[in-house]
Amino acid sequence: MLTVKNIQENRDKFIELLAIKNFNATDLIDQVLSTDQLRRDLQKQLENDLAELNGLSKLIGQLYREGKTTEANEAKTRTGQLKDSSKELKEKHRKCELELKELIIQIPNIPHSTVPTGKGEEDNLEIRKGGIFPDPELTKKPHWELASDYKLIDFELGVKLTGAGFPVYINQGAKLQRALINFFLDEGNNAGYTEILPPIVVNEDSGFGTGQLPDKEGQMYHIQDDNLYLIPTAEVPVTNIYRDVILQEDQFPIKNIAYTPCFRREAGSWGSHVRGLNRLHQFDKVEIVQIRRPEESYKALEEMVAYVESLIQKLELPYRVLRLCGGDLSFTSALTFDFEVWSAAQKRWLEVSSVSNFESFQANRLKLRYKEKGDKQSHLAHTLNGSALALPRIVAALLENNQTENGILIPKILQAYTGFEKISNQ
RNA sequence: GGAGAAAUGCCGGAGUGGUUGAACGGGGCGGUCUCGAAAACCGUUGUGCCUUUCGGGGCACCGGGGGUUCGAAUCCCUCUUUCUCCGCCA
Repeated sequence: MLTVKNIQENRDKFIELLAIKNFNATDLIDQVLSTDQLRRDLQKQLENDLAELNGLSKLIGQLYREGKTTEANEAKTRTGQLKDSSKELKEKHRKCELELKELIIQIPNIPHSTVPTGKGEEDNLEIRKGGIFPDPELTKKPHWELASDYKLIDFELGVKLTGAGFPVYINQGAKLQRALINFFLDEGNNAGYTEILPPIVVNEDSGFGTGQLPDKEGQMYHIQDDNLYLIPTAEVPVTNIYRDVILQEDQFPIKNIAYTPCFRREAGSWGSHVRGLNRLHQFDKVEIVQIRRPEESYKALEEMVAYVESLIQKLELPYRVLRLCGGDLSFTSALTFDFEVWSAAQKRWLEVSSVSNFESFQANRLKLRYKEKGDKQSHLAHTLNGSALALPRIVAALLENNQTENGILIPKILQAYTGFEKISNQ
């Protein structure tokens, strides 16, 4: 969601940039501008009425005190008229504001000028590749077979307890989850992120603030009785900490890290690509969130990309970094880098992290602002976030890429966390 | 879950129908004094929107929403949250 002022000042530029997202914004933007003009006209009329009404009310009070009842009552006939007209104007104004808001929230975030054009994921730009790719002859079993061979994950048991997409992790499989979570959190702490353990159920305002609502309504689990949502990512509660907040300059930079389970309905997904750990309804993820001054946000994005890359390198996984094209960029993002790890047995890339700068898009919905010292006016801050990292596909790649004849090797850095160097059937 | 009390500015806390956007105290900021600091004293200190001849002018906001009234922080309804007591409980 953008501010009208921004849209007004940058109409042509925004239309041009939104075309990168394959979004034709001309009509919508012109509607926004005309609706805003109407809104301002209505507000002018309304405030004139209210100003007169306020003045008369003061006068009436004075007249009563002076005992001039007749004059007071005369004035009341005028206030009666004003009340009627202002009531009508207020209603029109309210409707107009609502309409304006509904128009504005249909406009996706303006993409950054470096976003490549493209239709879908096939047009994403690979900017880097790293790590050592395993010998395909030695890494043939997909992770769901390994998970079953070594009794790490029971997918059928999850179906019994809940349904498809809710796996049960067992023994070394469970320990591996816990090890990864702790590893990711420790790394984040070392990199200056403050650890947060937020609620995993949020209200409607929070869903709106980060842009999941109303756009992705159907992707979240909704608890009808209490009108609450299961979070699809820690981004939602952690970013909403700063909803309706005016930050002081000495609070920057804000860097938070949080582990949470994540819940996604993934309505409409099916097929072999979602097998095993590839796509789940419940999964674990560690998320990093930053809140920055606008002039620093792209530097922060770079820093976050480097940080996520370092995690994957420490896990010794082959990976690549993509700059998402306009067609694959989310509604809310201005610039996103995706990280994918190579899944040896499936012979495909698996997305394990998405690092984005939302610029002021979320901040505008959240009313997240900051004030410089001696500054009279507040400004919208920039929000960024990234997975660091999502567990299931990391586990899939670890299992597949590190399989040997007599067990699955645990990367060195993780051994201190797991307490074992190898997964095997003792 | 039951009974009662409360929600005011950065914080504490007044204010029960008419110059109250809000007393008073604290904190912050600026200044005087000082070599410097403290103390003291003086000044200043919310957000959003509309408008402007850029000096200003106007509107809204005292937990949220609605109502009564010429006029509401103040009265009424409703929701939410917090506190106290009782019950239950990881």
